[in-house]
Amino acid sequence: MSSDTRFDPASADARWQSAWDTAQTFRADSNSDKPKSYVLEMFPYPSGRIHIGHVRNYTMGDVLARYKKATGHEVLHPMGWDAFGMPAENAAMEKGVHPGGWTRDNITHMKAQLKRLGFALDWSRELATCEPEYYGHEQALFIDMYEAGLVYRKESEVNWDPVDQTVLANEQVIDGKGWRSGAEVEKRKLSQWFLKITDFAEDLLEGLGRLENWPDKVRLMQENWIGKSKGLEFSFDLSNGDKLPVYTTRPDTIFGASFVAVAADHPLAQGIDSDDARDFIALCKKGGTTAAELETAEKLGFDTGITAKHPFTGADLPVYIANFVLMDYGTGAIMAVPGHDQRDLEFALKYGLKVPVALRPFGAVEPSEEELEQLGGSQAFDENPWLIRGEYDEYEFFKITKTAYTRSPPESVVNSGSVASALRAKLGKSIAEREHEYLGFFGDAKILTIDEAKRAVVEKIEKLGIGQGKTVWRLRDWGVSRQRYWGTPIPFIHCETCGVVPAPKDSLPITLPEDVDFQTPGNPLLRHATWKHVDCPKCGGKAERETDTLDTFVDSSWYFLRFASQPEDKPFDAEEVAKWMPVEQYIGGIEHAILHLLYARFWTRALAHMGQIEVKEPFASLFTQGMVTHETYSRAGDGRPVYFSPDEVERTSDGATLTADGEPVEIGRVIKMSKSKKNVVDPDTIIDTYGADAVRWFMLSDSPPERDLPWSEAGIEGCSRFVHRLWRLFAAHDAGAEGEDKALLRKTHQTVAAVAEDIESLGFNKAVARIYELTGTVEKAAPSASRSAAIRTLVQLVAPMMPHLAEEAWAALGGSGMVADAAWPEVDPALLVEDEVTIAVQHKGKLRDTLTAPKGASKEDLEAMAMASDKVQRSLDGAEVRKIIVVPDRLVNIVT
RNA sequence: GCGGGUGUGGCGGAAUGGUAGACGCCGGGGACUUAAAAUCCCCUGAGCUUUGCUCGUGUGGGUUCGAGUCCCACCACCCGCACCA
Repeated sequence: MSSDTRFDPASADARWQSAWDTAQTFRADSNSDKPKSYVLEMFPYPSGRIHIGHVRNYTMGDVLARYKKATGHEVLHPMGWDAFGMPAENAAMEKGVHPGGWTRDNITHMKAQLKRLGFALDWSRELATCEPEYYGHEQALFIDMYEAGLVYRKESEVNWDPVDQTVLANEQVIDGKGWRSGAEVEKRKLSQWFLKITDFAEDLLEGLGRLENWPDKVRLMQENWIGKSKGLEFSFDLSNGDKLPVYTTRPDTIFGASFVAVAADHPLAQGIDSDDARDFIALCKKGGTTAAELETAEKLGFDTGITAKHPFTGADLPVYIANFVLMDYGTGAIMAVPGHDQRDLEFALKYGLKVPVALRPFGAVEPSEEELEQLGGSQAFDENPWLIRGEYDEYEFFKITKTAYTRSPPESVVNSGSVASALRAKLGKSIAEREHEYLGFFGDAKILTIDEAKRAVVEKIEKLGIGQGKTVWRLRDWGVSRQRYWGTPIPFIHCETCGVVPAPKDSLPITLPEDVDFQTPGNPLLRHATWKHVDCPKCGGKAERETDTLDTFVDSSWYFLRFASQPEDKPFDAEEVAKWMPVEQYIGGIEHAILHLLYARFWTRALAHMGQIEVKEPFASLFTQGMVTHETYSRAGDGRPVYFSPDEVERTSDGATLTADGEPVEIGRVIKMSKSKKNVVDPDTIIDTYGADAVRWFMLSDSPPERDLPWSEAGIEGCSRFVHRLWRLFAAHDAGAEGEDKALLRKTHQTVAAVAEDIESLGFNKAVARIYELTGTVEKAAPSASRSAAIRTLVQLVAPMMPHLAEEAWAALGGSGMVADAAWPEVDPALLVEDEVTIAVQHKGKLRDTLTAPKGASKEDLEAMAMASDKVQRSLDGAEVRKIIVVPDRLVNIVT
């Protein structure tokens, strides 16, 4: 190997990529008797170009896949395309192209981009969800689920854009207007398809507890999304003779109910025959749904004049229509307890309703005049003001009154912050477990915990026969209908005589018609001349196809099964699936923490429920990687700043200038790459400049993989330098060198063990640091057999990260076959331990000296060595030694 | 509002309760060169009265021989959810 040849990424990358292709190096063999490892990254949407986030995601998976292969696993590492979806239709409308052509062109381009990065993918299993070979099987699965009772149709409200003649997702409605047309969005009721994910709510929730290798954050997000809450449903007797069921999670506060409120959509509200009521309901519907609007939305109500009888006190409570009550949670009606619920309180204050207090923490006392004064006086609490003193501090006072009196609360209240945790610490009890004094409900002030009181109230209601304890879920069934062309056609037929009939399985796939145009608004399937007209499979009469297509989240809910096996005649082969599933390591962005991951978990469970597969959880381990970020460059413009892309800008040590005019630009915060801020870098350009290995190395360096990675020109330059530095080191390999360098041998073995550990725990940044360290050590070492061995080992260590460089070096160094097929270097456990250790010597807890001692030296020896140190003696300065702590092989601490 | 996370040099970040700042980037100095690029070597937390000493991991306490790490309180920032009764 000649040391004057520079490593040339452009030629090496292409050469080895084609060598892997030819040798089918990364083809997964399900019949192999090696242990199986399924490594999967979330497949991309073929938007047109790979972005740097994909590069980071797939590089991580690739390192793991290559490492697994080296450690004796049969690895399945596939890639595909989540190819249905809106952008293709948008492109069709804007550019007059066909969504299919657009998508397939994008796939071709992006596949070439991925290939340039040298990913160890089994391309023989490539799939695209927009092809009938994929979505036809999805249609079959959908029919199976229909037959298993997991699919149903229901009238449901959608956002309808009257100009584009289409249904909009919530995110596409901006300020009540369609994002594309700008037309006022209407609410329409359409009959839509739903999947019964709620049947699995309990199981999906419970399963989270066993997903130990999922980030806690994701598990929590799913838990909140599923939103299990236990409470009470009971009915009020109304003054008009009807009964009104309400739901509450705080039955213990029932004694504090002072009014009843129903949603604007509630039948009771709809049934009121008055113009004022209708006006009010219309007003409620107009309100925006964005977070900011809700934040500031005023509580509004309409008094129906109806009253509800309190089941215990017999009091007549006014019934309001209220804008803050949701129809689709619980029963759409609530008992309002302003003394213990902030929203109810705001409402009560606005409409002058009573604020009875049902409970107070045991030990509470009424505030003095002076204290009330201090808090800005009391109106709402005239009836039942109180304050907690002593060990409870101001906690409950703060809690109950924070809305009414935030103008000048005492400092202790302002600074109390996490009062709940403070209390827990003080009392050793959670809020629910604390004792409360129930005011009146149980006759004389009775002291119970919240849980006890809840149980007592539920029991009483059940005894009265007007309600029962009930669990309510936030999770809704999954609406999968999309009134769009570019998706999987829902395989059903509407027949006037037979109703809704599934398409016969042998008629699948029901393919999308190609001859469609997007110049007319609306779903092309609806107005297609022939496609939708079919004979009813049951009676043979005239019938029409369903023109809705499936939500694209359906496509991504089972693609991992199709990767594991790809029979032509069925969605998957259960035996093959059993060999590979579950996915050992799934890697993707946090943005899929809820929907995609929950739907995939549901779909897998549903298939298991139907007996089609064994596995219930699709992803054994989940890793959510951070984003790639970049600083922004801008200048003040008219109103809005003008942004410049990194390649328009010259970065200097103390600032940045625009290349075009040499004038400075402002360097902004390091944020997620986005087109609008122009802080993007194009993978193709950087691969052209630096080669795939440098780009891959950058993706793994520095930032821990779960955190954001700031892209920088200097950073990629550094990576590129290292690629060439390694090459020079590899070129300096001397096969004939002799002699042993024990220290270097040790370092080599230690590094192999550490890098393995780091890769297995996905701590790539640490593995990278280890490799730098070993590289530095080897460079400095004198020629020896050990050094040559270290160089060969280094080639293997970097092989998962810089596969092209590694292959090139492996070949040059005379390695047999390809390094991609080589086994991970063996570690000699005896070489992992040092025979000499550095001992820290502390006095008064501070480091005074370090000394070198043989490993395993006795406490007495270490103590003696420490005391013999000049530096230690100087620090001691004759003080009396009271105690000496010796931690073997680590440190000596002298206490005076 | 509820839930979660994170705070360590100029920057990205290391550190089973045991030598804080590994490794990389930036920066400084030097070597090689006619020169540049490339490469190599050295320095690089702050301060000081510089063989060395003091301070230093968001702030204030605590436990410990010893705390970035454990406990308590606080502050700041980031993320998710959100009129879910």
